[in-house]
Amino acid sequence: MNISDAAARAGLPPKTIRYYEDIGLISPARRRDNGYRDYAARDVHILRFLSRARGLGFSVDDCRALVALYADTDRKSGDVKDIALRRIADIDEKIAELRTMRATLADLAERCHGDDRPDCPILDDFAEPESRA
Amino acid sequence: MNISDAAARAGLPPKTIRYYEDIGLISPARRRDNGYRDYAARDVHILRFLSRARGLGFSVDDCRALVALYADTDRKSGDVKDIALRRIADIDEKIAELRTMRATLADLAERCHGDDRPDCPILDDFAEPESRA
DNA sequence: GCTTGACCTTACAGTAACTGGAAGGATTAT
DNA sequence: ATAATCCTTCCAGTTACTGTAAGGTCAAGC
Repeated sequence: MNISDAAARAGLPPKTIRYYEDIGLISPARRRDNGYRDYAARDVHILRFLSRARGLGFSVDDCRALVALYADTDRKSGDVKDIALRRIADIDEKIAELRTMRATLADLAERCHGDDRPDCPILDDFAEPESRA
Repeated sequence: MNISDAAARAGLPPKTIRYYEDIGLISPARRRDNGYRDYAARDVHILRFLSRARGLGFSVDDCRALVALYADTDRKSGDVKDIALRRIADIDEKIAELRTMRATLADLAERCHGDDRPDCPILDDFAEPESRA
């Protein structure tokens, strides 16, 4: 099957598939006589795997490791779990950071009239941040 | 004052200050006879402003607008508030996305033994995602 | 006066993970 | 036959820096 069929089935743009091939995340596709890439069901399967993992926010490097573990029938599930737990920790960190930003901004926005007058607690804060957690 | 003093006071790396100058986010610094950039208190003030705004996650383009509004004594505080509210909406979207990922991963991780055996619900899910919210 | 180390300068490359676009060949539909 | 749609490769652009190299400047110590 052509790349755009594979792409549609995997839920990835064709460009992304070529990119994954370029960086060695997937092995080079078989080629037809006309030079077109040709994908089989198992290729699409791996692409879906990658689409899912990337969709859960794993880095391409994590995906490399995950694909390798997927292919290794002697893997230890602990190795997979470690990667997942690290990802969860990353997410928690990011959420905490975003929540802090949000709280600060919500506070400032609430104190800003938001009308045609120039006085603005938001800009005042940016200019001289008052100590705030 | 030299760039690294200004950087220390603004809470930004010197490289970032030069970069901001390169992209026109700040106006080119005055130069001393030896070619070194020379910063005054008001320059540091703007740099601190930018450091704060970037720390709250505003894009460099938003910062451009915010600095312009800061400089414009005829600004409407509503324009500032609009930018802040858009940023809050972005944050909310991102948090929601991260929470969805986290829930999925936490569920999978919990169901994974995480030992030396190869069977792993995480990889199983990546291979054939079961429908899940 | 000289050296050493810490600063400063510019310019270019690299990061993450794609995405867009150009130039050109292949296939399919009309 | 031709037009539309696919495919190919390659290069550039995105965000916001960060690293590194090559070289000039300055302040301190001997």
